[in-house]
Amino acid sequence: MSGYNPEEIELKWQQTWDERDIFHSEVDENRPKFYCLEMFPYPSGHMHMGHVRNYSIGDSMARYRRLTGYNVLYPMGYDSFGMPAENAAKKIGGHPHDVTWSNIESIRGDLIRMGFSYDWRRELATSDSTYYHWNQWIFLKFYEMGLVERRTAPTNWCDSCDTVLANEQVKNNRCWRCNEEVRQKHFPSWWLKMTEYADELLDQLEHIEFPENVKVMQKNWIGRSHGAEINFSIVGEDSEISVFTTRPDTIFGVTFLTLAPEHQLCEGLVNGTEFESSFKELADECSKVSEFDRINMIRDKKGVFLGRYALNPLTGKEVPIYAGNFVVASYGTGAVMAVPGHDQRDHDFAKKYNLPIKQVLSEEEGKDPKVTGRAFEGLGWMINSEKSEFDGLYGDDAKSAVIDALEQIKMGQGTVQYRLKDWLLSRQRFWGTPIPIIHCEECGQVPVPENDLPVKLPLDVIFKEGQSGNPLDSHEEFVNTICPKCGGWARRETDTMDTFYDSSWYFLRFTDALNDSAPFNKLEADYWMSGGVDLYIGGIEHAIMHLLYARFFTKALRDAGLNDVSEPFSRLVCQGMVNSPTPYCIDCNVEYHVDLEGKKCPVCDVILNSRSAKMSKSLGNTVSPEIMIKKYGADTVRLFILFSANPEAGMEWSDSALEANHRQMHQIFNCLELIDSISNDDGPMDNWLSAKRRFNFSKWQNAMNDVRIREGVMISHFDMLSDLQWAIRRGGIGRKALLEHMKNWGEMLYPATPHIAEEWNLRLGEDILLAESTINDAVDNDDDIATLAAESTLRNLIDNARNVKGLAQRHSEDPVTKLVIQTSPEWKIELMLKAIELHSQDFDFMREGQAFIQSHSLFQDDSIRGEVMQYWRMLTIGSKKSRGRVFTLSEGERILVTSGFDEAEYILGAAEFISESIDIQGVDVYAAGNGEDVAGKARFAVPLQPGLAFH
RNA sequence: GCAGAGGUACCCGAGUGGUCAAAGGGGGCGGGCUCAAGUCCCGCUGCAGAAUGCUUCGCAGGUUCGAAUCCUGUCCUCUGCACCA
Repeated sequence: MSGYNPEEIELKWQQTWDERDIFHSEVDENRPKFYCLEMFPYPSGHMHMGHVRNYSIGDSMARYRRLTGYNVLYPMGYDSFGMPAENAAKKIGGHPHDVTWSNIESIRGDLIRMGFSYDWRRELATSDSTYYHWNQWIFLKFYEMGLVERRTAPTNWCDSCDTVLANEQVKNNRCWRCNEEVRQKHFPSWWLKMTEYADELLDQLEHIEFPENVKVMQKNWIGRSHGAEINFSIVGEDSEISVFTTRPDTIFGVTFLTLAPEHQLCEGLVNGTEFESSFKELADECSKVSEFDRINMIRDKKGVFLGRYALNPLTGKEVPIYAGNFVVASYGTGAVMAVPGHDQRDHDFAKKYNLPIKQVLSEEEGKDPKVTGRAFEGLGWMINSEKSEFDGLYGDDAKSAVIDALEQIKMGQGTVQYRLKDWLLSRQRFWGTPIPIIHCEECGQVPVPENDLPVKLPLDVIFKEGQSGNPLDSHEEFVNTICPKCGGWARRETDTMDTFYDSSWYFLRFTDALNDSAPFNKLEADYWMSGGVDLYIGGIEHAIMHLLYARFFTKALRDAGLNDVSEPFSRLVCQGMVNSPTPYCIDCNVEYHVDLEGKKCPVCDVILNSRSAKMSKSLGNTVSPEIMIKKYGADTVRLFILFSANPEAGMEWSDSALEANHRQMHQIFNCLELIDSISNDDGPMDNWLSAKRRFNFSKWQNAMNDVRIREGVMISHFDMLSDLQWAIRRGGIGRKALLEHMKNWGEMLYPATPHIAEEWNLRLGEDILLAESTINDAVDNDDDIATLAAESTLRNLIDNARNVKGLAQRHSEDPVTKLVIQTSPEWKIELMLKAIELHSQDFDFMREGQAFIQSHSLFQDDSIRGEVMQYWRMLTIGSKKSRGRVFTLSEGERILVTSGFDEAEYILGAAEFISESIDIQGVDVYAAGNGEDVAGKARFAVPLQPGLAFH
């Protein structure tokens, strides 16, 4: 038999699977479906370790589900629109289309080499017009539904990417992709009205299986806050100032109003007054700072009095109106009712400008508020209300009482405010889906007729280094067109769509990827998507952007009548990062490129330490999957990835661990040689091995069902091997038991390391592929528990004996050669049985145990009375640190004791093995009392824990 | 500042009231097989010790007969949100 040659068997089985179309899946109402999906890659060249991890998890689950009888949809595609390809094209003077396709070729090759079991017929690339055709079709659908809007508004502009960004794509005022600072720009742009789905997006979060942190992030992002809009009329004017607040319960504490300097009323209020110049100064200053900095950076709160007063609608009292630099125009109404007693910002402001501070909430019911010099921002009991009916109300009751009162006099109403904004869709770049709209001077915006779709990107565009702007703008053939309505000359829209649009529905397209007359067929989509994608695996970096857009899309498409599902993903698993050792300076808290490994910190000259950091090109701590596969084979890489950590946890790359896993693969493979060398006769360990196999199999299934892949792999790739080795060493097994073990084992090896498993299966003489097999759920035999318990008792005995032997040797002048094992005397077994019986009846040993034992017949025997008492305590009460033995018996141990297990005989049967294991010449076994009490160890002998003596 | 996830032996990592000195892996150490290398096998890896005792799961308290596990406080790490009214 030849040794383990991963490359040979991996390529062979990949070819076999492919030739037989095994992973093609079709709708089948008679089988439960399982839709397993991974976030598809942006094709930037070759596959990296993050991909390998993501897809190894997915593939093992897809294979596992097929094996357990599910109809599995497991597709793959490429998120292939986007700027990197466009930038690369500029660099080399090519076209992004060519750059993209050559990248797709290489990543596809890598995926195939890993043996991922995709239904390749469904492969798609979003930059292909057969895909973006339907982007455009859906856009027009949304347009019809009124979900699309073109409007001019402030947008986030990234200079380096030469385009606008959606709100979700700005992190800390920087572009999510290139980290360049963004600035505000006014632009006519296309928006998708995601806010119409804000409530549903938020409320449905409760019902889907997303990791808690993702839910929290989405919740924060949507940011629904309940509050009130309250109108303050301006003294001497007809107009009102409307403020938004989440704390209407503090209305009686309002001592001034603050407007954002951009607020439209400001100018009118100060115009031609003495306050005009100071206001202008503040407004100028604010206009120079971005909103982000306004919110984040300003520690110094500044304001100017606008010279006018407003009336508190509930008290009728006059409060001064200020403009303040810390109020932003884009949130709420751009105006704030200032309550310095209960808002720290207002408190600071009031102190600076000597404005009154009034406390209207008390921390404790019925008491006066504390004076602390700070604002009390928590919920409290209303006090000092100028209308006494409010005093004493708390929290939500207080808020709604105020809102009710305001609504009655029509000076305000309860409102809901969201942080979520509409989705800014248009991008001023080439490599994306053209927005299918035509601008006609006569007819305005005209949608491209459905029959004229797709609006294709021209291929005859030349990209050059240093070029800026969108080349579509100057592509005459593309731009110039005829208005579909009036037939006159018109211009095409040249903005393209945000690429997140593409990935917002690709999971639906996968259900019917070859459809050329619609985005997808409703029946197919509803079948595969019912209950959502069953397992969606990807990185946490998309927690807000992609996952929120996709959820919005699914709901909008549902309302367009395209599908019945509302939530795209039922269970989301965010795989952890792949880290690797990186030079690190503790003092400077900086990670350095691996070139500096073992060298000194360039800043502080201290020798660099090492710590683990996310694999990244800039640190140079990446590991190439290609090289690893070449060296060890795909199965080893998969095993390493899956065994290093459970999917959600971060994992550390380790060359030595990878090598160790490779050795493990060899060991597993070498077990095949046993088939030829093991005897046909039954072996003494046959029963135990079968019992252990069933036990493992059931644990493995539980782990895999719950995507605890690491635990599953530990059983399938480690425990199964060491159990087999134990059985052989311990006494041997027969061929029949071996083959049973191996067959089941092959099934368990399959999801994580499918190639070796198929080879295994073949060499076992099975004529059906594992890829085409299904397995039954694990079933335990009734006496398995006892079989396993007896053996583990023996294992404990040996471990114990080995330990004690060392100690004994130190106490002995001559080498110890003999082990005497005294098993429990009959009376201790009798007492344990009694204790077990009483325990099952909820007997109270603490209270009644003493009396019980004292009236027991054994207690009347003077010679053992002390020992009986002591043993009974140990059995039923235990020591300070451990509970009574009767409480800690495992199920198996309990069965052994109650079924009259003959311990001495069992140990005697293993005497030779014990001698060999601990390197001793002879073993005597007898029940305490039936022979010499060597070294007085009889008194330690209790059921399942015999006394051991060496001499 | 707020929110979420964490802190377990040399390292990674399981463990969520007693069967826990704490699975499994890596690394290290010892032994076996072998001419050798290892795609091999076995054992040890908190301290002391004839089976027990002691110390130990970030730190300090508390609840309990009993705490890695529950509670309170505290420190640190990571992630997200951030003067959001």
